[in-house]
Order: sequence, then C-alpha cells, then structure tokens
Amino acid sequence: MPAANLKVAGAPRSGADPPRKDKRSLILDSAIRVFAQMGYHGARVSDIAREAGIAYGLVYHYFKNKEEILNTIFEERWTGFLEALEGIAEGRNPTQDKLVSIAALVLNAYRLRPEWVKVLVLEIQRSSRFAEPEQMRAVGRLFGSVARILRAGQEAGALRADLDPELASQAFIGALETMITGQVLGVTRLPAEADDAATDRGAVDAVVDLFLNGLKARTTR
Amino acid sequence: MPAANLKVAGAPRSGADPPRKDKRSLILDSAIRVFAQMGYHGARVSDIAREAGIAYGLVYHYFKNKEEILNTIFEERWTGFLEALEGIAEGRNPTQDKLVSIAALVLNAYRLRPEWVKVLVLEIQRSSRFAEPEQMRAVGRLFGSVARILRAGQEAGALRADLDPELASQAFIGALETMITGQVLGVTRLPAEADDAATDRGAVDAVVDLFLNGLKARTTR
Amino acid sequence: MPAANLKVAGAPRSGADPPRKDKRSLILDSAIRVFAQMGYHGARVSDIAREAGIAYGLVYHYFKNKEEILNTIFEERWTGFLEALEGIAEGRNPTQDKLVSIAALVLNAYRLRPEWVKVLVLEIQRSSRFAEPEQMRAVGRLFGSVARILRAGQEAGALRADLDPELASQAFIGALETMITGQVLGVTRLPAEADDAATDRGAVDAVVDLFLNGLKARTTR
Amino acid sequence: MPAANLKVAGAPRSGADPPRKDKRSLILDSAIRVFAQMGYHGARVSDIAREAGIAYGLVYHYFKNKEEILNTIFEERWTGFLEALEGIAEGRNPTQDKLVSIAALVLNAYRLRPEWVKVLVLEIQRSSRFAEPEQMRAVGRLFGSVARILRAGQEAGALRADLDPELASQAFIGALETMITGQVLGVTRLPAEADDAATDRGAVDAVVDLFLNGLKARTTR
DNA sequence: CATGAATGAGCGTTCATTCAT
DNA sequence: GATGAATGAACGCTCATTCAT
Repeated sequence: MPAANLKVAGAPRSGADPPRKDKRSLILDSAIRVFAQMGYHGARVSDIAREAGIAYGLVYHYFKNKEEILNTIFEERWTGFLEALEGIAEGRNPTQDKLVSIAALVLNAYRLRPEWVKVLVLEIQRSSRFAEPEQMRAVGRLFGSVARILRAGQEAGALRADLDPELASQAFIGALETMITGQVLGVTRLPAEADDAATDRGAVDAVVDLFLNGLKARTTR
Repeated sequence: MPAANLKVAGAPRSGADPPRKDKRSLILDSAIRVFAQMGYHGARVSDIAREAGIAYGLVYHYFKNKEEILNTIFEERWTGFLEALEGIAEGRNPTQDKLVSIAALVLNAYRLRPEWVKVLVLEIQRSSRFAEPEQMRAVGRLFGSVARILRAGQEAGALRADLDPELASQAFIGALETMITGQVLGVTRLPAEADDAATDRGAVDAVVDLFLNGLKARTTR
Repeated sequence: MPAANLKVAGAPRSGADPPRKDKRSLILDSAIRVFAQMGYHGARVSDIAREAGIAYGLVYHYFKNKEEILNTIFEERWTGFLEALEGIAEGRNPTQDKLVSIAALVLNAYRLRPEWVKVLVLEIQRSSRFAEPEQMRAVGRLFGSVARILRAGQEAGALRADLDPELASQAFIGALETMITGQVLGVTRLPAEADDAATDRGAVDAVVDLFLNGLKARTTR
Repeated sequence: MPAANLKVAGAPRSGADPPRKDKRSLILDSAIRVFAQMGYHGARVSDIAREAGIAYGLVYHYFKNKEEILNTIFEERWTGFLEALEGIAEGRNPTQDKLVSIAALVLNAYRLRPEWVKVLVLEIQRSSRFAEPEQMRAVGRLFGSVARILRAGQEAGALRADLDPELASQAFIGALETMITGQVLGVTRLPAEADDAATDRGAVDAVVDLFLNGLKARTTR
C-alpha cells in the first residue's frame, strides 16, 4: 500500500521562507510557482527574481538563461517523479495496490505541488525542446509504467484481457490529471475526506474502485 | 447513437482553402492553428496574419487586439461544443448511449481539430481572463453535463449509486482528454480501427466499456 | 590628372536633412556618423535612430541587427571606394599622375567624409567578421592596387627598382591615412591652400613630391 | 644609431610569467592584451581578471573603475614611449641616424608589443577623455618631435627646405604605423631580413631610404 | 478594405560595480 | 588582500499596436 513515496517534494516550503536553502534551488522553486501562474512565456525573469526575493541579475549567475531554468526543472523534478512511479510499477504488490499507490502518488503530488504539475504538464510540453526525443521518451515512460502494471495484471488473470492496456493507462492517468487540474483551477471539488493533505484516501480509493469495478450497477445476486 | 456530432466544426476546411470565407473567420482559424502550435504568448500577430495570408495590419480591422482574438475563439467555439454536449445530456437515450455519444463527440473533435482543443485546453485556461467567473462557469458546464448523465443513470438504477458522479465525470472527461492529447503530442497511439476519421469506434467503445464494466476480470460463471 | 573621382560619396548631406532619401540609406549614414563618434561598441542603436530622427524600432525593419548595419556599411561603401581606386590603378597615365589621383581620392574622401573613414578603418577592422578572409582580401586589395602602380613604374623605369613595392605602398597609404586622421582628431593641420573642400592640391602635391623625390636635399649642380 | 630603444617595455615578459610582479602591473598588462583583442568597450572587467588569473573583484582594489585602467595605461606607457622618442630627437646625431632610430623604435615597439600599440592607437583615441586637451597634447608631442628633427635637418641643409615638416612628420609616422598595422592584422608582410625579433633592419632601412631619397629613379650620371 | 512603415513599451540579458566574508 | 555572490542600470531586440497611404 502506498507507504509514503512522497519524496517527490524537494522544497520544505511552508508559508514564509525563513531558513536554509541555497539560492539555486530557491530560484527553481520560485520559477515553478511563477511559470505555473503565468506560463513560461508570460513569466518575466524579474517575476521569478521577485518571487525569490533576489535581484534578477542573480538569476544569471545560476542559469544561462530563462530556458535553462525550464529545462532544469524538467530534468531534476520529472526524473524524480518517474523514479518513484517506476518503483511502484516494478514492485511485487498485487495490481490493485499498485494502482492505489500510483493514484495516491499522483493525487498527492498534485495536491502538494500543484504548480509543479502545471509546469510539467502545461509548459514543458510546448517548450521547443519538447520536440526532442528525450522529453518525448520521458513522458512515454509515464504511460509505459502504468501500462506495464496493467499488462502484468492481465497476465496474472486479475484484469480483463480484452482491454488495451495502453488505452487504459491513458485513461487512468488522464482521470487523475483532470481530477486535480479541476481542483487547481477551482472548477471542481474532490470528495476529500481527510484534510490532512498527506493523503486523500477518499478520492484515491474512489478512482481505483471506478477503474477496477466500473460504473455499471451489478445485479447483486 | 451519435447521429452527427460534428457541428463542432466551424470551418468548412477541405483540402486547399481558396474559396469563400470571410476574413474574420479566416483570422480566427489561423489564430487557432498558430496558438496551438506556439502558444498564445509565443505567437505573434504577424504569425497569425501570415498563416491567414493577409497583412498583419488587417487583423486590427477585425479585432481590437490579440487578446480579443483569444476571447472570441473561446466564446464562439466553446459555446458550440457545449451546446452539442448538452444536447446529448438532455436526450432520452439510455446512459450507455449517451456516454458513447459524448466519447465520440470528444474524441472526434480532438481528432478533427486538435489545435482547436489545444487552444481551449492549454491557452484559454491561462489567459488572465480565465480568472473571470464567466469562463470558470463555461468549463464547469462541461463537467456538469456529464455528471448529470451519470446521476440520471444512478437514479435509473443503471449505474452504481456509491460512486460520486462529480468525480466520475472528471475521470471520464480526463480520460478522453488524455487519450487524445497523447495522440496530438505523438506520445501514444490509440487502437483506431477505422481510419475514416469520421468515427473512432474502437477507442470510443473501449473507453466506455472500461468505465462501465471496469478493468477487473469477472469470474464468468 | 585627377578630374574629380569623388563618386565615393553617397549622401548629399549638407547641414539639415530636409529632402529626399530612403530610410535605409538614412540609417546607414547616421550609423556611420555615430560609429565614428563613439565606436561600434560604444554606439547604441538608439543613438543611430536619434541621429536619423526615427524611432529605433524602425532600424530593425531595415537591418537584422546592429552588426548587419556595420557589415552593410563595409560592403556597400568600401566596395565603391576600391573600385574608384582600381580604376585609377588600371589607367594608362604616368605613374606620378596615378599617385596624385590616389592621394587626391584618399585625402578628399577623408576630408569629405571623415566619419566614413574612421568607421572603415577603426571599427570594421575589429568586428569579428574581419577575421573572415573576405574582409582581409578587401583590405589587401587597397594595398595591392597601389603596389601594382609602383611595380608598373619600376618596370617602366620611372621608379627605383631597389625598393619593395609592397613596403612602399604601405608607407604611402599610411602617410595619407595619418595625414587626415590627424586632422580628424584635430591634432594636426595640413597646409590646405584652397578651402573649397573639393581639392586639396597643396597637400596632395606635397605628399606625392615627398614620396617621389624624398626629403634629402639634392646638391643642385 | 639606435642604442637600445627598448625601454618602451614595461613588462619583463619572458615566456611564462609565474615570477614576481605586483598585481597592479599584472592587471595593466592583462588589460592591454584584452583591450587590444576585443577593444575597450568589448572587453569585460572579468576578461581582464581572467587574463590576469585573479578574481575580478580584485581589480577594484587597484583601480577605481574600468576607465581608470585605460587612462593609466595611457599615462604610464605612452609617457615612456614619448620620452624615448624625445631623447632621440634631442640628440646630436645626424638627421638620418635619428630617423633610423625612430623607425627602429616604432617598428620594434609595434613588433614587440602589438597589443600595446593597438590600444594606444585604436582605443585611447576614442575614449571620451581623449577630447581632453591633455591627451591631445600627448599625441601632438609625437608628431612634434619628429617635425623638430626634420626642421633641424632643413636648417642644417641636410633636408629640402620646401617640404612642410609637419606634413612630412605625419607621413613618416603614418607610414610606420601602417607598415606594422598591416602585419598585426596579417594583411601585409614586411621584408624582414633578420627574424631575431629584436631588430628589423630591412624594413627600418628601407623606409628611411624611401623617405630620404624618394621613389623616383635617378639617372645616375 | 488592405498594406506595411513606423512607433515605443517591455523584456531578456550583460556587465560594471559593490560588499559581505 | 582576495573572492565571487549580489545588485541593478543599460542596452539589444521583439512585437503589439497605430496610422498614413
């Protein structure tokens, strides 16, 4: 079950930024927040600097230019996320547990760092670099990991064999993504039981239940 | 079944476009394509004009400024999409047929006009105006329509009553969205049976099957 | 004798700029003046625009960037100068007349457009592009033309055969250059007889006399 | 004859420079090299520091700012050069010897420290401070010294009296300058006999011969 | 209507200079 | 002395927008 694969993090952000933190990470975190809010193109370097509380010239001590900030975010953060995901996929747990773990990982990541996800999902996709195979592959790995779980489930006889695992993995990831995006944008609400932002068991269990058992009423005989 | 859910369109696109077409629509269509390719911020007014084959000064005869183009796209195109969707939701068909119609509407819309969707989904969200309640409501209607279908299905006893219809509608829309986004970005493939881009029954049926019956293997007695 | 090979010009500049003139040439002329005054690196694009009396954004309608302005100056102006020079060198006049013509060409060019020369001599040399063989060759042609005149004079028996024509051409060009540079900088004065800036016979004849006959007193027998 | 016209120096350059040398001079020497290569405006303070192998902050312990470096170079180095020159001019040697000494001084200075000369000639001219009378006078002294030699020669009857000594001094200096500039830029070659970079008697003698005896063939009776 | 020359605010980036260590 | 992180003015360049033709 989803122990607590939340090392996704990276920033002990919590209200005001008082303590430790090297400038480089400070800039990255600020950039994530700013890119999420106004998009990569809409964000000015000076916005990032103001968010970080530094002079904008300093940004150029740590990064060659604005694009390098975006690329660094992708490389450093997405990789960590993928590894957590693949750790789950590679495990020996039953399929259902894996799906629950992934749903928890995704929903919690989104919930803890919504800007993080907005940047990864909305901005990096369209950065010119995204055309590069490297990034394509990185995103492909996300779907691939989930598809592998499903395929393993089919082979073990736990899942129906007549559904395309690729399609199902896309549906699963997409469902999770939209559930949170709706929240991020304030358009929708999730039935969050616990508000101890650490877990979101209500939604996690519900979405896995939905994917495993379907919507259709079963005439309980 | 989905009679002709294609009034989504807006442009009688058909190979080369030398024919009739008022400049205003021409500009809107060009803008959609350009915004989709490089994002709202990344697109220059001159890019739109070049795509439309007109002088960039002319754009300002038809639109006050660049932002008005984006807003117009949203208002004119999204509204048409929503009305088609609500027409399906309001119908008297069985739940399953409605879901199939919606899946077909969404998947085909994406398939026929991927730029269209990229702009609505990726750009308009981010435009500052999106904070405005009007736009929020417009997006909310999308989820609301689907949720209403599900709720009706629950009330009719066709669907399980223990799943939150809001959550399920988000999952369903999200699944559809990601299935296509993956294609748009070239990251994933859908099991398209027919290639007569008009329908995509393989994926449409599969995703509805998935949501209705779930992934889990049923011990067929 | 040097009729008036002054087609070096290019700009009917004369006090205030009232009349005709396409913007592109206006910008080039302004750039020459500004580069001459503060050097290529020291000149801001806005200085050029102010000098031309236009908005600086317009500069970028006509030139890709600042460097292209410098390169264009070189290509368009230096070429014209070289052709005039080579026309003289290729002629059938006696050596002395050719040297007089060249001295007049150079001294008058310098005199009429001192900025012109400062830019060619001081700025273009150090532009990165100067490393390119094309520019090297262009400068080499200057020395080559004069050396050819001298060599022809030697073959005709008019000039001493024991002096290296390359060295002498460098000395001759250098003398002319410095004579004017001194004036431009206001450090020295030339014995300009006529002030009808069209000719400068005093200095022209004097420098040719110097190079042909030398400084040494001849014991007139 | 040119005893030892090498006190022009300033830096005991000798292969690798690990040895003694106060930082201040180290910075000046590095600045000369860097200014010569990329121009005053094109050179960054950090370039100078890197060339000197020190942190760029240290530059500001020794100089108020970048401009002061340039001014210091001028004042310290140009003065030394002028004094050497005036020592020659004030001497009691025959005119020809003085011209040979000066040609050797200049050609060797250029040859030994081409950057030195490029900076003096190309950069300092342009620095805004050059408008200041002090610098103007300093350059004027160069021409004045040579003119004085020539005038003395005329008075002694060794040189023709009908040539303006000012003009001739400019021509002489200019010839020397261009002979070397061509070499520095790699555009031209001098007929260097000896390659022991200490002297360049071929070119030195040739240019003095040219200026004293002229180019014209003399019908040796 | 249509064009594209012209304008100038705005942003990315550079780099001289300061200053805490 | 020595370092290099930090600052911010300045400049190259872009591009939305205006307007004369």
